[in-house]
Amino acid sequence: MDVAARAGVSIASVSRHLRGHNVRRAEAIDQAVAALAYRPSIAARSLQSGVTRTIGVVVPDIVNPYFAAVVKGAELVSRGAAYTLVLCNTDEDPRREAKVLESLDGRIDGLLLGPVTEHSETTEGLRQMGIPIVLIDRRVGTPMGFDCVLVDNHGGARRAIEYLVGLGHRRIGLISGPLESTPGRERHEGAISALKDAGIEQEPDLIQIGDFRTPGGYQAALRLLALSRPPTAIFAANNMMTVGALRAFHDTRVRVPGELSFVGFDDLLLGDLLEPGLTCVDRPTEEQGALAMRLLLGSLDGRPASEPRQIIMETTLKVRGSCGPPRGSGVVRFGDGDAVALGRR
Amino acid sequence: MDVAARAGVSIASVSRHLRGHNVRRAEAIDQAVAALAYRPSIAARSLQSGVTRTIGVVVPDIVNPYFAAVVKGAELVSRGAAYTLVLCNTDEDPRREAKVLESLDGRIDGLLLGPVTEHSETTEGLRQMGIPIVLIDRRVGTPMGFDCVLVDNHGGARRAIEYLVGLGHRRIGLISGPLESTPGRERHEGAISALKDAGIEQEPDLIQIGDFRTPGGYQAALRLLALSRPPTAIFAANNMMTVGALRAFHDTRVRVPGELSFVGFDDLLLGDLLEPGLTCVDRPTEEQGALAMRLLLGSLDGRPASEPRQIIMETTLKVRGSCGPPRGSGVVRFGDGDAVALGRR
DNA sequence: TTGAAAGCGCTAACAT
DNA sequence: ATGTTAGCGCTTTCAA
Repeated sequence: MDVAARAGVSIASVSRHLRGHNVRRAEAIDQAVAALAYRPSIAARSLQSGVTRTIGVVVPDIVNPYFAAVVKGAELVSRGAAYTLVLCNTDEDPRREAKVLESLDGRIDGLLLGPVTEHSETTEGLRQMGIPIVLIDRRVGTPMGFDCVLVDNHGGARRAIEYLVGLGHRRIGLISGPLESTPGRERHEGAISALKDAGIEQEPDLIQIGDFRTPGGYQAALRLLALSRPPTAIFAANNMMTVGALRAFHDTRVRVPGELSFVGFDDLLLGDLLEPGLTCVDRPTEEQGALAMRLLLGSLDGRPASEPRQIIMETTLKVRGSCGPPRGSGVVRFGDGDAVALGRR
Repeated sequence: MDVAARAGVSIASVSRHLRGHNVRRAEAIDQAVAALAYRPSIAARSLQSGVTRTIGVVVPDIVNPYFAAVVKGAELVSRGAAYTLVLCNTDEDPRREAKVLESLDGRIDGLLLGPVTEHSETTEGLRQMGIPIVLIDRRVGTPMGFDCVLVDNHGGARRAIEYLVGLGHRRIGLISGPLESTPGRERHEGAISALKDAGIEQEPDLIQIGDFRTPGGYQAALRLLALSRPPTAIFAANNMMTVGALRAFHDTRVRVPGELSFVGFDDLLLGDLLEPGLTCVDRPTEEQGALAMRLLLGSLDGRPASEPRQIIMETTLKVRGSCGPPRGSGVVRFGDGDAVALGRR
């Protein structure tokens, strides 16, 4: 270590000074450090200490504004703590996820993960990493296996369906996400159970399983619209599929909410500026990421929690203009929000 | 190294086998590796080799869909190469940027950077990192200092203004970005020069400098609309400020394009679904990230290029419905796109 | 091909 | 408070 020589001390003293211990020739060391633009080697430090002061953040889709917001929230919280964040994208692909996690193994001290599926294959791998892990948005493995921050998917989807039913809809098309994923499954189940409670027997044709991506949502919406008896309302289980569905409505010139009502899960950046405004199930985003990071930092710097914590955040139904009574229901809309029943003819 | 003992060979042989050299007891080693779930230590390897096989990706705003797309493009390209990506966010804040770069120093072999400002203070710091660097979207330091991937900001802004002028606008409000940033400055200059070429002397009131963020765009639009003689058209220099401006139009109930025409720089996820559709200067996004990453990987794995390369990608004006002739210009719109001159009264 | 051994840069225990 | 030294886990000479 050249710095030591230049400051006229041993390398141990330099190390000590840099770590904050009291040292006699502190100034000389500082000078030498400055003169030589010395930077401690992360690798050597990490090899010696066994820690990396790095946190992995792995999400299924970085272009999805929801995950972008989650990442931002997490990042904001991590600012204070002296950790570097490593962000990775799995593209909603389980194999990608496996690869990414493998490449991260050994590089990170903690992991914030939005798992692609609930399949438990990964679970063992996750445990083997031997580091604190907080799951975001999606569970994995057995219930309560890891800390996780979720939202009330079931309740959110239920509320959306109940709202549509309340408006008079009976034929409600579902654009669900992959049933192997937590939000896909829970939102689907929430919707189905709300339908059942309303005494509606859901036709299989009205159920479309998408992939949480925009093209999938587009195709699913098209299939729904092409039915011999198309739905009077559609619920899409996430934001990207909502974009696809809206685009399908646009391309097929379906009037919303005149001919078709629509509710999405997750708000969009311009959801309020669309005409009509997007009615959707809204949920905290940055807050979810922030909370997850706080949990992780807790297990990282303090002692790990005795048992996995599970946090479920609430959703709210944000009513804007994309829903109305079903066409031909004998209920007609006047103006922008008032619905007046005229009675059946 | 336990693996060596279990396979009955020396640690050197294990290392050799893992690195692909020919070894006699290869199978035994493989077995031992599998049995012990052995993973080479990144830190030790990095300490020994001096490389990290990690690439830093630093962007000013990860929630900005433009940068999200750039990151995605870069990530896609990096898949094949055995590099881990470290993504960091600087929040359009020069101090944050300095911190982030410092924390990355020593951890990465290459850097993809979207600089916050053009100030050259950072330039020296960047050089001192001693690693290949590719700049995205923004320059820094002296021209041609680093490899960079840009778009034709000047030309894009110019085309937007020319389009508005062609429609008959003379009072065009500008919502520009920070003039210290490359896109902020270049787009501003492009707009101003187009105005000048059209023989329009731009009033200072009609120039609002924003910060590339949504709230800034909102405020700027409000100020423009509050002018005693408000503009008949507005050009916003990026996507986030466009969102803010659109929201301002919505809140103040300004009819677009009836009372006000609007062009943005950068498309938005729902730009085509807005009513009217967003007319904007569009540019490649994922491609920019992909190209930048290819450049970086080139200097990383191959020999670095002899001199900095500068790639400037083209923009296109995407005409949708948010522009029309100025109100009171004696030009009236019929239907959805036809403009018919009636002559002045 | 193989094993022994040096050393990457740092920290921590030990001795002073 | 300070210097000496061992060793973190790996790769890579150097001999054999």
